[in-house]
Amino acid sequence: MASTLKDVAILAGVSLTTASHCLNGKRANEQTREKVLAAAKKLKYHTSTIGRNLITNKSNTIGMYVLNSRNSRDMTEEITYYYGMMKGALACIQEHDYVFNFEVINWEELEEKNFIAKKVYGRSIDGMILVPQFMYHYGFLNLLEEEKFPYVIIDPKFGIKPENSVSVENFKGGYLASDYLISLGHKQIIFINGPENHIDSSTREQGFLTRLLESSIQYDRKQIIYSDFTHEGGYASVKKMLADHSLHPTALFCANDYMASGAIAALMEAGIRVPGDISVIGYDDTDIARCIYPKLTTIRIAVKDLGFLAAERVLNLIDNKMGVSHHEYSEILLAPTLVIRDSTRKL
Amino acid sequence: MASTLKDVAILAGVSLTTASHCLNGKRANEQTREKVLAAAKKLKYHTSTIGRNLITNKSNTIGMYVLNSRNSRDMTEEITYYYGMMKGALACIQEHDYVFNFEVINWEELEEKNFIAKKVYGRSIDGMILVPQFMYHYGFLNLLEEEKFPYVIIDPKFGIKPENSVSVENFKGGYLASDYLISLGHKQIIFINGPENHIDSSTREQGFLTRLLESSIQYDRKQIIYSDFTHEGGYASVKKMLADHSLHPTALFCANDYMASGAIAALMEAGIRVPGDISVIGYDDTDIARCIYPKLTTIRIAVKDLGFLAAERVLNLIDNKMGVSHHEYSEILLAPTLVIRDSTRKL
DNA sequence: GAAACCATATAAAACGTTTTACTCAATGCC
DNA sequence: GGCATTGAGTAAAACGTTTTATATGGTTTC
Repeated sequence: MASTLKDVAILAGVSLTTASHCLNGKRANEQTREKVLAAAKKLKYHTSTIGRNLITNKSNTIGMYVLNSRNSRDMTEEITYYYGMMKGALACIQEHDYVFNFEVINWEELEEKNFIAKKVYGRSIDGMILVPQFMYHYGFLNLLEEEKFPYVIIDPKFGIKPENSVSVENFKGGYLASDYLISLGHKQIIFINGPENHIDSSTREQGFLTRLLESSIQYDRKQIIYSDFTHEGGYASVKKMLADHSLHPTALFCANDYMASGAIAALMEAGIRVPGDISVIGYDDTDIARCIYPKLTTIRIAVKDLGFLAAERVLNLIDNKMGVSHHEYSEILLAPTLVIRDSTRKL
Repeated sequence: MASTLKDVAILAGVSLTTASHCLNGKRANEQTREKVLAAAKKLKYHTSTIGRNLITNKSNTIGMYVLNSRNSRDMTEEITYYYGMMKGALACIQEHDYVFNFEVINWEELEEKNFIAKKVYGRSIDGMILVPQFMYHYGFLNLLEEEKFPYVIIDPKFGIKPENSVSVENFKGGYLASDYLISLGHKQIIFINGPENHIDSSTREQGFLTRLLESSIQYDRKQIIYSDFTHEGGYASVKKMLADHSLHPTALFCANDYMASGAIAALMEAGIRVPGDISVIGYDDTDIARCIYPKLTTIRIAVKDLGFLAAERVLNLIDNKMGVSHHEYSEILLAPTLVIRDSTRKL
């Protein structure tokens, strides 16, 4: 049976209050403090988080929730991306002596199970980081706003207040990719994108197209192939592309590294050399990019920073709510960077 | 301000006790129940987990802790493996309406910060799943045993009680790999293993060697190259191997997929065809295996099942401790399986 | 018609902390 | 020496639940 503060107080021969003060570094005589500390050690006393949480009305816990869709099959593709983000958030949270509650949950269950309401009203977390994947409705935002609950959503969608948004400039990522390909002399570029309703797909596409327009490069809608962010999807897209003899691409831009790996596999199978015949550029800079041959040129997203900054922002929001300190907010927008490796070459 | 049970009771015009009973499906008149439920809905009442936890002396939370080493650099290689395990555990935990506390922590901090003691005595979790990576000392096990704290450790190490162990038959994995290579006619096999003190390395090695011995294949210690589970490590190992002209391998067994991907890159660079000249087999069946070209033959570990079973076991241990029910235990040992793809061929 | 039982409802205790308000003695100041 | 100030300590209230023991009124049983 774990010992309580009362046990410590009795053993040390002081009151509960004094014991509490000594352990929390509040006012106390040096002698009594030692007595109390000795007693605590002897009894292996550790503060009950539950008891403390109740009285302080804080759980010292941050929740991070990745929002899946039940319909979308279990994509291992999400792994690298979200694990990195999680580790970033975790690092920040541990630094601040908070506890981490990580979960992956379906949109459907989110509503059925009243997930958000339970977390908010159940007082089991002090703030939350939301990581949506698809552009569903954000009904739960009303609840969070109404309750002034500290939250951050990793999504640059219009309508989210800057203080609650931490995200990546997907526009810039798309822009960077096409800029680099154009600088290498490519004009015939196929864009293998993610699903049309995916959160990141459309903005990457806009950035990509904008840069093409700037160089007055003709671009046909059918040069964009919508896929599903998987290796197999990338593979199939290239097969489809090769079957269409009206297309003569010299470069491929894939909206993530998994699809790029699939694309490369399909090209190799068809005897097309990368980057000899066709250059390929990926997106995300996950492990895949380093591990395939040739090593993939890609757009890096600092997912770990993304997670870290999101956690930091949530902690700030909590501080502000508690009146501990006052932080000013602006929107956090991470710029992606170009990582040049071996899968692209000058025309 | 979130409403409390008291608010609900007042609005419904009943006592605190009655309100509690109604909400928890205990004895109650149907009319009063409706009144209470209506009041709860109107006030958006949700039970305070903290209040409940305090009185029930349960947190309904399971912790899962991946044990890193500060000395080992931040290996992204851990990602796929542990994220999968985590998702398995999470699935089981959510099914049972528990909360999930996931953290990655260094051995060093584990001791410095009294991590385990805080979790145990702080009563913030009801049970824990430990995922060590290296064979350090398991000093904390004493504490867990002494306090009869429900835990599971994902490690088949000798000395851990069967009820607390969930793990993979690494011996069998190594055995399977060499068995398959031998069946293809290979005799000259280089084994690129993980670090010597890594938890999984030595058992895989034993399995691998055992099978060779069964076929009376001569094996020299220098045919084992110890590396670090990274892509770069695998790459460097092959460079080293190629520099040693006394070696004439026809096959390579790599202790994980990352090293296999590095090995393949080095072979390709040297103009050696895979599997034409040298067959390569990996381990883990992570995303990498499917994404590289040629697709990697590998040993699959059902990491998700591993996590799920570990969580299930912890929940059982908690049940038993609480006297809710009685489960019998035996050691859980998952068998790895061989996944044949395109990186191996008959000699 | 008393005794026993039941369904329903409640008051009060309990969980382990922190914090507020208060006491008491010692010190410093004029 | 009187008065304010400080330091060290404590009792009691508070947080939001669940649970135990008890009360009330109504119904059944003999």
